[in-house]
Amino acid sequence: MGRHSCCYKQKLRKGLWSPEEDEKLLNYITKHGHGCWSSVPKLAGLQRCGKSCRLRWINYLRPDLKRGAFSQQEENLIIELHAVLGNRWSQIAAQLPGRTDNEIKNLWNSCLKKKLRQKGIDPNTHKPLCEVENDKEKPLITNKTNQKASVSSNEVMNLVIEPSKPKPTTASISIEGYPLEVSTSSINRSSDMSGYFSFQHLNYEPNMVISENIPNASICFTPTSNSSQIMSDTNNSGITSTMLHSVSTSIFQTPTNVKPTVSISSDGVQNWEASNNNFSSNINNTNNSTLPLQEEMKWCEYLNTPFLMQNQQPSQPQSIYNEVKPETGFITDESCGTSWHHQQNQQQPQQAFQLSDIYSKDLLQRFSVAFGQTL
DNA sequence: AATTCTACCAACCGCGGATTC
DNA sequence: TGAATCCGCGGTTGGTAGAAT
Repeated sequence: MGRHSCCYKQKLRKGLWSPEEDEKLLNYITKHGHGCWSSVPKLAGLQRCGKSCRLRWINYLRPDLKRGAFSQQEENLIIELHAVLGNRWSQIAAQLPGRTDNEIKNLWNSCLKKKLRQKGIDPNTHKPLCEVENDKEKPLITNKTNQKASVSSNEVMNLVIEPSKPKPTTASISIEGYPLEVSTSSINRSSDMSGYFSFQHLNYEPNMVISENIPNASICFTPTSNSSQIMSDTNNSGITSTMLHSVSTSIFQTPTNVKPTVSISSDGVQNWEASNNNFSSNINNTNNSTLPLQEEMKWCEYLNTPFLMQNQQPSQPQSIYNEVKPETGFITDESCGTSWHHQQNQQQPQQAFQLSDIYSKDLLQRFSVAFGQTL
């Protein structure tokens, strides 16, 4: 692999940029565009390497940059995205217009990590700190985002097969007694898609319909009110925009006689369960077989969901992480114990859901389960 | 007032994928 | 086909300002 020849040239300036240098670079790129970065410094009359010019432009001179402090909403979004994407700063930055990856990275390292620790949350795993120590034996299927909130929190939860554990041949997902058995053959997908499947539990009515034979849409729970609706996958995201729109007003409703409990089993062994204000992992799998690490999802598709749409502003900014109760270690939100916040379209008594992120009022409840490529 | 500590942030460095020759 | 180059990314470093001692 070649190296930047400019990196080794002598007599090139390094360090902080002077206003004169900024002006030269800004003028040049404004007039001519950057083109090939390696030729920019020469053409702009700068004693810098192209790499340095590019960095200066991207992180400082670009006209579309948003200056100033991060808002609370931006910070919340970064935390949420980091829980899903990890240190993929460029992908995180792509969801925050006007912010650079470098800026976000600096904010994370200097500020957000500390804030999370103060709230009792491990910034690396996004788990409560008290659980991290006890997490020696990981479950076969884990919540990718480690958001151990209630099942009805509207966070995107990505459940992934632990690479170090044996892959299951079957998986079962049940929502309060409505099981969905999924064999690996039915969820096997093209190799580039890593074989994940996803489902939405939009409400928990008895005649919930499960649609399986949808090209590229995997397995979806559809709301009773639209039970005959068959979704097509127009953008390979697994969910159509039409679908998202049509259910957006009813996703927070559930009959009082249905408890929002989701459990996931593989090969007949329940290993993940989440209910109203609780979460438990029942797996005790000590098999030493290994699986290669896989890409759990196509992130570009994942990021197409409304979860990250910039125009979905929460009505009231609040922390996406609720306080951790020291005695339990679970993330809880006592404000949602018995009453339902969403007043529109409320036609019957509602089972309370836990709201634990700022997007709760706007988002579908979406879960996805990721399986290895080699299913 | 001087020194040390801390937080913040701009910039550098090295790696690796993609592209070009 | 393989080397050279471009480009972008994430980790790290170093400078600076303000707070604390």
